[in-house]
Amino acid sequence: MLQFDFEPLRQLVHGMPALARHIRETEPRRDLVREGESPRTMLLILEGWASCYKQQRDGRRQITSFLLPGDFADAGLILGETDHSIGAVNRVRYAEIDEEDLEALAGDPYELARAAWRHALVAAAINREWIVNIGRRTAYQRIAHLLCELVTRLRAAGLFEGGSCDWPPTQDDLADATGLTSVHVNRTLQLLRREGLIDLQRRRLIVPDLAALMRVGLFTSNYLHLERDPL
Amino acid sequence: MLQFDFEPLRQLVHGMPALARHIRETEPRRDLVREGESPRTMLLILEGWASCYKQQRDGRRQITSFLLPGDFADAGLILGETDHSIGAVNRVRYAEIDEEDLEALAGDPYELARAAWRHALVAAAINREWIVNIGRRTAYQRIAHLLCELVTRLRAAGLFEGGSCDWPPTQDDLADATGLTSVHVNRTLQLLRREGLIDLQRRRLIVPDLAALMRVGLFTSNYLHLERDPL
DNA sequence: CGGCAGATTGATTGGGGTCAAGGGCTGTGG
DNA sequence: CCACAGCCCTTGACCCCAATCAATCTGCCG
Repeated sequence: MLQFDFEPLRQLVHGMPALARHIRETEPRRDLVREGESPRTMLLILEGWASCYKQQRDGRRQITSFLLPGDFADAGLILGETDHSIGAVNRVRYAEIDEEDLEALAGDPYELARAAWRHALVAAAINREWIVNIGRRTAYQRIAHLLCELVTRLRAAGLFEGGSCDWPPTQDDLADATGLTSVHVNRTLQLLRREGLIDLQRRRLIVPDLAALMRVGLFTSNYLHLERDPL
Repeated sequence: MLQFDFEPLRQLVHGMPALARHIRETEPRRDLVREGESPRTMLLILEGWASCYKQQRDGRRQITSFLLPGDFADAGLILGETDHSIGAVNRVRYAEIDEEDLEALAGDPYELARAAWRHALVAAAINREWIVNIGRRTAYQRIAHLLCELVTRLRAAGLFEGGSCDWPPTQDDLADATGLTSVHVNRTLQLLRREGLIDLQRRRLIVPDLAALMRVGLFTSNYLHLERDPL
């Protein structure tokens, strides 16, 4: 999210020595931020996928969003203590940027607040769509919808080309993102394969007919609030 | 949400003739905003409950959040075209405030952006908790959790006192908010009654032991990011 | 006294969960 | 270059929570 508002910033990160100091890298499955911490920073994902998730006392995990390359994530910058964790799906390279640097990047405090306001609204819009997805759609639609969202966002970031993209998440990840079990995700993916809607193997996803997948998942991209509709 | 940042604003609304012009009132079940519109305003709920919801082509409705008296809601102010509707649960009195007036209320554009940034982050945090609620909890826990959230927010607004509050939503509303059917909501509420956790009748909710209900719903208030924990 | 929205109940069904046992890559170390 | 380990995917059998369908009941209002 915020790929567009922050696009110029992302370019800057690489060229700014002050920021380069805060670039980190984590192994797959490691946490970037843990619930209850207060990093007072924002994270910018440079490479790899991460997920925002909550884990309950009973162990059940729910992913609330995925972070893709180019995405920003608020790690308690304004609210302090985070109410969720951020975990690496695969190997992740990211920048940890404090408010001062964000202001410098955005131009001034007002521009930062303004961009961050917009960013937070888009994140909330995506959350809303997930609530609908989990609350009111069948497993088949749910997974199709999730794939559509991720593919659409990847494409906007230039990471889905020629109908295919890297696909780091495991079936367990997809289960935790859709409120299903991994067993059922497995069966549902097979169904999507059988219907010719996806080809998914070896951490690589191919979508021969995205429009068809969108129809199945009742997907429309309006809630992503992309500047230019990538269609 | 944002009851606290905007608390001084709310006071002002009543005393400001410029804003008083934009105070509206709707019948129960009527929409304040419909998906696809772009009101370029924020709504401040003064009386009654509203709900943000999405309706799919197949008719299935999902509520993504409730708006209680004192709550602000963004109606496309920044993002333009809204991706959801806002409907009145019961009779609602609200103010429709444009950006200029918001800036005047907040002090200046920077303060507004800053407050709105925080507001949007809290709204997103609540959405995340709903994703967990719907995705990973049983009907019994789910409804208990929803009741806890609403009671906690009502209490923060001074609308839950002596262990009880007005309760406008129907069982259909609760079903659409929890991803269940109204039949199952009905049965689950009866179970909660039988366990002595709630007393709910005639649009009035009594919670004899909120701590117990919170335990059942795996509820913690951290995600609401209330300034002072109302406990 | 209707009429209607919302709540309640019962009977039945089904989508997805649970449990448990394999199967297949892939990286690693001998 | 093979063997093993670990992670992930796959499959089968069975179960159960919640959906569905269909009345019926209740309170409220004109």
